[in-house]
Amino acid sequence: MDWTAEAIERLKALWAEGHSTAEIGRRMGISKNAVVGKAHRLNLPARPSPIRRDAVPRPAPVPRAPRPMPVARQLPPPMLRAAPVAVAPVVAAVPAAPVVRAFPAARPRFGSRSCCWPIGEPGTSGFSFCGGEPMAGKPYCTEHAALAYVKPRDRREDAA
DNA sequence: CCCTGATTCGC
DNA sequence: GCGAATCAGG
Repeated sequence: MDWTAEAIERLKALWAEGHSTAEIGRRMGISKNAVVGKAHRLNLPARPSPIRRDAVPRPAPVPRAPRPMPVARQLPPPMLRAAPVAVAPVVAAVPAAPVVRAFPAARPRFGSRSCCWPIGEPGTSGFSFCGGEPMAGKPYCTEHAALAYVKPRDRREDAA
């Protein structure tokens, strides 16, 4: 794949529109791996991934309490040994339809780590990303995060 | 099995 | 840098 500026532009646009990597690949005539690979390298905002490879520390050794003898009084309360259920703070991130385009939208530069809320019509020359300072741990600035993180609904076919 | 996206690693 | 292979969850 020859990643011309145009190709990258298209990738960003389709990515911002919320298409799946496979769909983007189909539209661009490349594999989804190429898409996700490039997107990754471009530091495009990661989509809610179905998997998590990190922070999967084995469910605690749960050291069998070496209960020596069936002496009831010596056994510790079961709840003290129960493996705690790790509750992941999962936030269903659903990019809302970017029909709003009335903000100032300072767009210094897209790339490193800046607000990736799409500004303008994807594919057109004026299209860009907000570029504002993102909230901690989020791909959007405070204003756009408010728009982006909405009720978990159908996230397909919702782009303008 | 289908889908999804992320990471790895030889090229 | 690239992306197929692989992984991993739904």
